[in-house]
Amino acid sequence: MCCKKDNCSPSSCSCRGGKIERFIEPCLLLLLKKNQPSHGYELLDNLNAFGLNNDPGSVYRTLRRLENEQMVKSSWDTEGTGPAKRLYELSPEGEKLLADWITNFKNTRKNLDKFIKEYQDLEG
Amino acid sequence: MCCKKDNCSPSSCSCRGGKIERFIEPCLLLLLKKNQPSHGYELLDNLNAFGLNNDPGSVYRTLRRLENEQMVKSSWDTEGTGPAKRLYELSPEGEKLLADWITNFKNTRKNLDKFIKEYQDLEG
DNA sequence: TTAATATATATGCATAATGCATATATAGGA
DNA sequence: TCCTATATATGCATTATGCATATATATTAA
Repeated sequence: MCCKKDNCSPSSCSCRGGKIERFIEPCLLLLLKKNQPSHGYELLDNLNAFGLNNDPGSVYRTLRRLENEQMVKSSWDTEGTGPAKRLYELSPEGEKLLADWITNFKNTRKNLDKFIKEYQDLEG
Repeated sequence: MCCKKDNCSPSSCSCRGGKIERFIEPCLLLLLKKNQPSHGYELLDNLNAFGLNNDPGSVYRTLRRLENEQMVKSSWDTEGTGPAKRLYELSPEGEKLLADWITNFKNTRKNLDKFIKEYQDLEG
């Protein structure tokens, strides 16, 4: 479900519905857990799989915030071709944070199931 | 999972994780579908079942916005005891909006399942 | 050689959502 | 008369989001 800019008002557009707050955070954490170390530009590509926009700004800002909160740590990779990459890896706190997200997601899924079921019971 | 104000920073607190954006909107729509007409104060009570905060401000503001968007319509009930109630009912557009939320929720649930599974596959 | 493109990181800005506090008014009960 | 419950509403600070833009490096095509 996608958003044509014209007929999409932020208040009623169904394309906005169902999104999970700050979803980019657990996605980045999981991607790092799967493949460490990694850098922003690479992570950006892999975020597509989670249905997130291709927004470099959000990725880099979130990674910097997570580092500020000691959930990840970074180092510069000046080797290889092209501009330098900032390599990220998970900290133990970051692992814990991801685990908390999973716990919350299981709960969210339960609530979604309940919500959908209540609706379907009405519709018959 | 809940929020003790002291140790809860908005950026890392796990109690914030897993919430669905603008979730109050479909909750109000579903509550109205189940019981029409209804008013803000009554809806406020019933929102507890969906795990939402007891925040009158959010409820009244959301209802006014939904009316502005023609998703619900209201009328004053000056009968009975106490202050007047603003009674809300769903419009056809509101019914449609709720149906769209449900569609999106089914998709969200699928994505959540996938995310959780990917995590668990890593953990073994 | 120069121009365009891909890679890589970063900031700025406007809008919207959220949580919390507060204001206002009506009616019933102690 | 004062407190409480009912009922609606606004104000404010912080945060999230999407989009645009800036900057720099290296490769490729003209």
